[in-house]
Amino acid sequence: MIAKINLKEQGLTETTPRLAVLKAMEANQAQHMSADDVYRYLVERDRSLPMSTVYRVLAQFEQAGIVERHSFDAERTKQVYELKDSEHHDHMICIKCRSVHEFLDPQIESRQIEIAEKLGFSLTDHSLNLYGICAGCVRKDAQSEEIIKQH
Amino acid sequence: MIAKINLKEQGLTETTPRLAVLKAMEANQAQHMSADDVYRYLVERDRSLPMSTVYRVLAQFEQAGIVERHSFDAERTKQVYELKDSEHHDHMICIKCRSVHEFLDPQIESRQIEIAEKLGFSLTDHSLNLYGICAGCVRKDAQSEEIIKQH
DNA sequence: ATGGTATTGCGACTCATTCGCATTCGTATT
DNA sequence: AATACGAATGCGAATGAGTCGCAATACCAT
Repeated sequence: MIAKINLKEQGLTETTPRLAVLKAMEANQAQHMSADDVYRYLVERDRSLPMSTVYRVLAQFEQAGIVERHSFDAERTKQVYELKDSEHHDHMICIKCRSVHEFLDPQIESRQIEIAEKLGFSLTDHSLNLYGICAGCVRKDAQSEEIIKQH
Repeated sequence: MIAKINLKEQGLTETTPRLAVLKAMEANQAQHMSADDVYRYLVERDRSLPMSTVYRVLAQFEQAGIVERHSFDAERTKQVYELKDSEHHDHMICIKCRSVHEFLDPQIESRQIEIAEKLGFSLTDHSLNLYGICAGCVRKDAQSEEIIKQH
């Protein structure tokens, strides 16, 4: 669970569009939302904002440290946003169903720091994405093969 | 060094555009090239190809496993290509000078596999990018701070 | 309530990348 | 060497995510 976010505390004045986007993000904490997802979510609820404002507000949120921006899709490059919860994590993306699982591995985290140090890099950020087929889809795949065999 | 690539062996007929792009990539092995880099490289050498063909050929190469596509730039989303050498590696990108350093860490690699297994994922791919300031730029930064202090 | 600044709405724009389609090229076959 | 046919290319137009300029509007301190 994420602590209730207060825009003013983050240095942002409370405006209708910002509150609307924040609400959209809070209502979809489980998902990583694209600007378009936010847009459509708001349209459906008669809180419609122009796309440009959605983008702008998301950028403001990112600056303010309220959301984090990622780009999972290996092919087409689309940005998605998620509310920044306290702890950092990496992502594992199912290339079949597009689901995203989060994980954190202390060992990998510390190795990254070691590697950066060894190369004289001053690390500011990193992104680790694992792509594959999730347990659910693997099962489905196995089933369909089963069915094919039976025929 | 990368073994000489033979298009036919990769299942691609040898056409002028494909050979030109391949040559461009081979001449710039040290760098990760965008489609535009390839385009400009060829224009400069009177082997000019339309952008659409550059893109198409790079996509064909990717399919054939000749090149690998990445997207480093955290902000603007631009794709770059590199000839696929035998061993996989990850990337460390300097956010100041945009230089890219490659590295491989067996420990991280194996942890990734373990994590995937634990979560029931069938891993097909991964991308790990570290962002930071490279040794050279750190030095430069330190110097300019030095100068500011002196004034 | 008012004023001045920060923010928004709108539409036009950018820029990487893709697509459709007529033309041309590569190659296997005569 | 000429032919034939599918594969690949050149061209320009289209796409689509994301950005920008600017006039209109909304915040908020007074």
